Amino acid sequence: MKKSNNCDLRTCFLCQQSMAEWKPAIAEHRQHLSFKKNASIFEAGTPVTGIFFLYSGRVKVHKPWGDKELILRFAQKGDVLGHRGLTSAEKIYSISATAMEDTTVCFVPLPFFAASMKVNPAVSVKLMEFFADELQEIERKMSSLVHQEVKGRLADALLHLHHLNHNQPFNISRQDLASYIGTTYETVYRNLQELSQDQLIEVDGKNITVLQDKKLKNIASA
Amino acid sequence: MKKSNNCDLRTCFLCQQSMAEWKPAIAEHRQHLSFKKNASIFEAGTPVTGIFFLYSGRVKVHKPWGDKELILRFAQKGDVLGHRGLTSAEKIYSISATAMEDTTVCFVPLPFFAASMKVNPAVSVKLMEFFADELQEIERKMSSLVHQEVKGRLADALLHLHHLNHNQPFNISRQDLASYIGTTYETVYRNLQELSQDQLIEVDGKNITVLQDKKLKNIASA
DNA sequence: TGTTTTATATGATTTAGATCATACTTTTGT
DNA sequence: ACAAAAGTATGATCTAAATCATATAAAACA
Repeated sequence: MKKSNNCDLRTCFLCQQSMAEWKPAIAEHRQHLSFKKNASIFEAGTPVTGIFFLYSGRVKVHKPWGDKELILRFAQKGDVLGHRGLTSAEKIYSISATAMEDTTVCFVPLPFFAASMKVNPAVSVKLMEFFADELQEIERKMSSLVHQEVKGRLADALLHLHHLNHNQPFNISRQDLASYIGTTYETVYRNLQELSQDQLIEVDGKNITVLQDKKLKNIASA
Repeated sequence: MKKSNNCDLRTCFLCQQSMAEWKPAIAEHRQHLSFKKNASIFEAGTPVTGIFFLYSGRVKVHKPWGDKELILRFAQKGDVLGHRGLTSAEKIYSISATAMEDTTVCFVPLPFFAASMKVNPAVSVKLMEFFADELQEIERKMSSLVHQEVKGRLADALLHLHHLNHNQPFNISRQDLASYIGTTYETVYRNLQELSQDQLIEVDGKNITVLQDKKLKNIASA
């Protein structure tokens, strides 16, 4: 059992922003959960139960629309999930989170998290900062979605994933890529092929390596 | 001089969430500002100076992209502007705000607002709730932008403006409408014409009246 | 381990909506 | 009050990307 994959009461922002005296309470209330690949962590339309701190694995945060979906962001080690539901009046998730690979999380139930915010004002300040960052990022993404054509959006997405994975090759389905940039998988396939032919990336099955980030950046901001 | 258009120290969330003892300090630091139609309230890329509470007029919050722009939201009486810059590390606006008509605001400088948050934790909690709401709204909008075709997005936007204006006729340029739903003004024009021919709306110059919100809603979620 | 399901590859066809072009009309600045 | 600028109306043309169609490969499952 790898301890490093679990909550050490020091890593998550809840633990970091809480007073030392509150830690035992956290230890008592948090739960370790794990999810298999493709398992749903929470689903849009269902009641909010708490907040999740991601310890290992990758998760997509997405919004269903009929039989399609839009992936809003990819979360990984260190990220927070489900924090959005905590403040909304209705306490119903408006988005879904699904494990893209086997995933472990630390779960903190809603009532206890609410108490933590009351006791430790720094927690809500931190949460606010998360929101502000997410808002900024999503506004950027939305603007790109509207104004760039697919190739630019794809380049953008590839660079983003490249950074998320510390410039290492990464693994993603064309389907997810399509849902992330708001297009179809056929179009993703064609554009990936183009970029690959131009030697900007290397594609090997689901593994993608960014070869020339400079040139990709040019395409992304064209 | 109409007092009702100005800060009465009771309306804005800063005043509402601050302790009574803090009010004199607010009174001392806030400034009343007014902007003419089309005047810029703040601009993307410039340093954050403070937060604005809108007392009269209408404002568009938008993100420039080259020579195009995306309107993220419309703000009116009672709304907050520029709150996003307050928390970001760089303290640079990533979006712009422009008066769509003559507008009056109450302005609170950044340092004083920061102090207000420290003194009154409720202020930061409230700010967090704003962010969460905006995030939810923008995610909804983004999803609609990606998955709906123009007619649906337009119907959506018209309904939104209809509600913002308490079901009264409203006034908006095709250009702004286009920037709001991520299309061109020619396309807006054509679709407005269609909706108008089908008697779902009435268009008289820049004034638009929603006649059949039910049917519009059908189009918007088709 | 074979079978069903899900993802991928790739070409052909269609279409919504962008772009172009041009005339007209309303605002806005001086 | 008038010129310049910005917005609107409307048709013609073009194109990126969606959709359709079908074959294949990979993964899930039972």
